[in-house]
Amino acid sequence: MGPNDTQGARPPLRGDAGITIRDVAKALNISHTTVSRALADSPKISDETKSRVRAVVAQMGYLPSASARMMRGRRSSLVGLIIPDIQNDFYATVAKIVADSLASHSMQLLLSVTDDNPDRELRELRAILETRPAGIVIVPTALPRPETCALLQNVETVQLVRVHADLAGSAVVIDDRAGIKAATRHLLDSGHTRLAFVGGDETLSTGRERLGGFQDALAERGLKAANISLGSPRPEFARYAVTSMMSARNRPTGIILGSAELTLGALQALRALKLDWPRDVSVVGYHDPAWFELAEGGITTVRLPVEDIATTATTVLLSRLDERQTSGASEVSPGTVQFEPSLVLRGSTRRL
Amino acid sequence: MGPNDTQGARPPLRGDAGITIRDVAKALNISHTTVSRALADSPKISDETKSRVRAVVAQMGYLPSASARMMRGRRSSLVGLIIPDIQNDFYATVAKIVADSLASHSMQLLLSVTDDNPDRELRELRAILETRPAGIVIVPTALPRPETCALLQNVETVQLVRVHADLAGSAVVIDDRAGIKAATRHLLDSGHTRLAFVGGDETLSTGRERLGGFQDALAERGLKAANISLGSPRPEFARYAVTSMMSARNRPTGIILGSAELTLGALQALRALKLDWPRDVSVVGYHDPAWFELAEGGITTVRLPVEDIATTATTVLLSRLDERQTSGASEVSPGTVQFEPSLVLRGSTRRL
DNA sequence: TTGTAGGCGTTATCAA
DNA sequence: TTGATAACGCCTACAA
Repeated sequence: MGPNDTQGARPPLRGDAGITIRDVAKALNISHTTVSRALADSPKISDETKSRVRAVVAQMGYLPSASARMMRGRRSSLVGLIIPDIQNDFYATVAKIVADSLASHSMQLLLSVTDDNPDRELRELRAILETRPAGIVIVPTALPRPETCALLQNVETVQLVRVHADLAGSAVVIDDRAGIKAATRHLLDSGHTRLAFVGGDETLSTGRERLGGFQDALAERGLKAANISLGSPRPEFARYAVTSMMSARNRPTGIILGSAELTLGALQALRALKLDWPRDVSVVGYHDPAWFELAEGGITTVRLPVEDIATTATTVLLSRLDERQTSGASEVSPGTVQFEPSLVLRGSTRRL
Repeated sequence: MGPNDTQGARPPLRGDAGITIRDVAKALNISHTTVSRALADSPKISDETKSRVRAVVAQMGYLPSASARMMRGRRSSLVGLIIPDIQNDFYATVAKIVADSLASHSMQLLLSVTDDNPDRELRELRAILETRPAGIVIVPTALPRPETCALLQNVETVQLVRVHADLAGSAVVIDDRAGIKAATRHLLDSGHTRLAFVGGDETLSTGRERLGGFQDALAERGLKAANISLGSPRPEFARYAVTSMMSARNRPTGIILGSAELTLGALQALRALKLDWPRDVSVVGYHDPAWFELAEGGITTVRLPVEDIATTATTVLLSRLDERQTSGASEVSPGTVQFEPSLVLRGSTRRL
C-alpha cells in the first residue's frame, strides 16, 4: 500500500500520461529492472524478453520520462535557443537549421524570444536553466544583465552573430565589417559620394562592426558620411531615419542598411515618400530574404551565410558537449568562428 | 569543502549546474526543508530566515531543477508547438505570439518543425511527450500517423489552422473558404472570367476549404475554373504550376494563391517569365507578410487574423489546463473557434 | 518555527 | 539472464 491509500483523497493527477516502466513490468510479470535493460538493449537480456518487452511497450504506449532519466544524472536532450525575434527572417532561418540539426541528434529545441529586452533575456535564461539543458545557443542582447553572464558560465554556450565580451563560450559570427565595406565600396565605385548608413546601436557588436565597415570604406576614398543613423534594429527606426534624411536638403544618393529589418523599414519609408529606387536613391540591403528579389527590380544586398553559421553553431555546441563528456572538464579554448558574406547585385543600385 | 571532496573518484558529472537545495541549506546550517519552504514563501517560515535563504540562493546562483519538481507530480511548464515550417512568416508569427503568451504565464516553448513529414511529426511528438508537457499546440500534417493520433489523446491538445478529424482536442482555425471566396469574387467583380487557383493538397483541411471557396465563387457566376493546381504548399510547387499555366495558350487573367509560400513562388515564376502584375495577370495572395506591400505596387491579398488565432490557441490551452486541474477530468467539449479573414486591396489586381 | 522521512520514475550496482 | 535496492532533487505529511 502506497501513500495514496487514504480514502477521501483523490488520486494525485494520475490517469494522465502516467504509464511507467513498472506498469510494463507488472503486465509481463518481470522486474522493472529487466524492462529498463531491455529498452536500453542491454546484452545481458535475452532476445525473447526484449521482444516481449517491446511489444507490451508499444501496445501500452509507454514513453520514458525525461525528468526521471535526468534525475539519474543523464544529460538533457534540450538545447535552449535564445534569440531577439523569431519573425525576423534571419533568426527564423537560424531556428529552422538549429532545430533540424538537433532533431538529427535526437535533441530538442527550447525556444526563447527576448525582444532585445535584457530583463526578459534573464528571465528566459533562468527558466531554461531550470530544465538543466545540454547547452545554449544565444544571440545576446546589447547589454545582458550581469546575472545573465554569471549564469551562462555554468552551461555550455555558443554565442551567435553577436558577441558580448562578458560572455564565456564559443562564438560563431559573420564578418560584418567586410560585408558593409563591400556594400559601401560598390556604391562608391558606382560614382556615389553622398552615402548614408542606417544601422543598429553601437552597444551591439554587430552595430559597431557594420558601422566600422561603412567608415572604413569611406576613409579609403577620403570621404565623409552624408548621414549616419544608429538605433534599435527594427523597421520602425529605419522608417523614421530614412524619412528624415530624405526630407532634408542635400539628401544622400545612396543608403546602406545594417540589417534586413532595417532594410524593410527603409523601403517602406521610401514607398511612403513616393521615392523610387534606384531612380531617387540607391539602396543596399543586408541579409537576403526571398522577397528581396521581388521588391521593385530586386534589392542589391549583402548575403549572409545563415546556413553556415547556424549549422556551425550546433556542430560546435554538440562537439563541445561530447568533449566535456569524455575528457572531464572542457579545457578546449572556446574560440570564434567567422564566416564571410557576399554582395549580390540587383536592381536597387545604379551608377551616378 | 563541497560534496566533491572525495579523493580518487571523480565527481559524478557534478561541477556542472549542480547546486541543490541541500547545498544552500548546508551553507546556512539549516535543513533543506526550511530552504524549500522559504523559497515557496511558506507562512511557517520566519521573515528573517526567508531573507537569509534568498540571499544565499542569489549568491550561489541556485536554480530549482524542473525535473525534480516534475517528479513530485507538479505540472510541467513546457508547451510543445508543432508546426510545418518556422521560416514561413505565418508560422513564425504564430510562434512569436505563442512564445509571448507562454512567457507571461511562466511557461516555455518546446518547438518542433515537421516539414510536413508525418514520420518526423511522430518522432518529434514522441520526444516532446517524454518531457511530459502541460499541453501541445499542433498544426498537423495532412495525414498524421495513427500512433500520432493515439498519443495526442493523452495530452491536452489544440489544433491550429489545420484540423484533422482523427485528432481530439480543441481547434482554432480561419474561415478559409470565406477568405478565398472573397478573393475570387473580387476578381470576378473586376471583370475576370478566366481564373486559376494554386493551392495546397486536398488532404489538408485548409487545402479543401480554400479550393471550396474558389469553386463556390465561380459557381455563383456559373463559371468554370481556367486552371486548378493543387500540390505541396511550397514556393517550388507554385513556381512550377504558374510557369506551366502561364506558358499554355488561353492562359488565366487572374491567379488566386492558397498560401503565402505559394504566393512567393507564383511571383518568382512571373518574374522569371518576365511577366508583370497586374499588367499581364492579376494576382491575389494569401496572408499578409510585411513585404507584400513592397512587391511591385503591392500585392492584393487575404489578410489572416494570425494574432487572434495564436492568442486564442494559447488561451484555450491554458484555460483547459486550469479546468483540468480544478475539476478533475476535463469534461468540457473541445469545440472549434473560427476567425474571419479580410481582403486587402493593393496594386496586383486590375479591372479587365 | 524547524527537522525527518519518504517517494516520484529511472538507471546503476550488487547479488542471485 | 534476472531481480532487489539505492540514489538523483524536490516537496510534503508528520514529528518535534
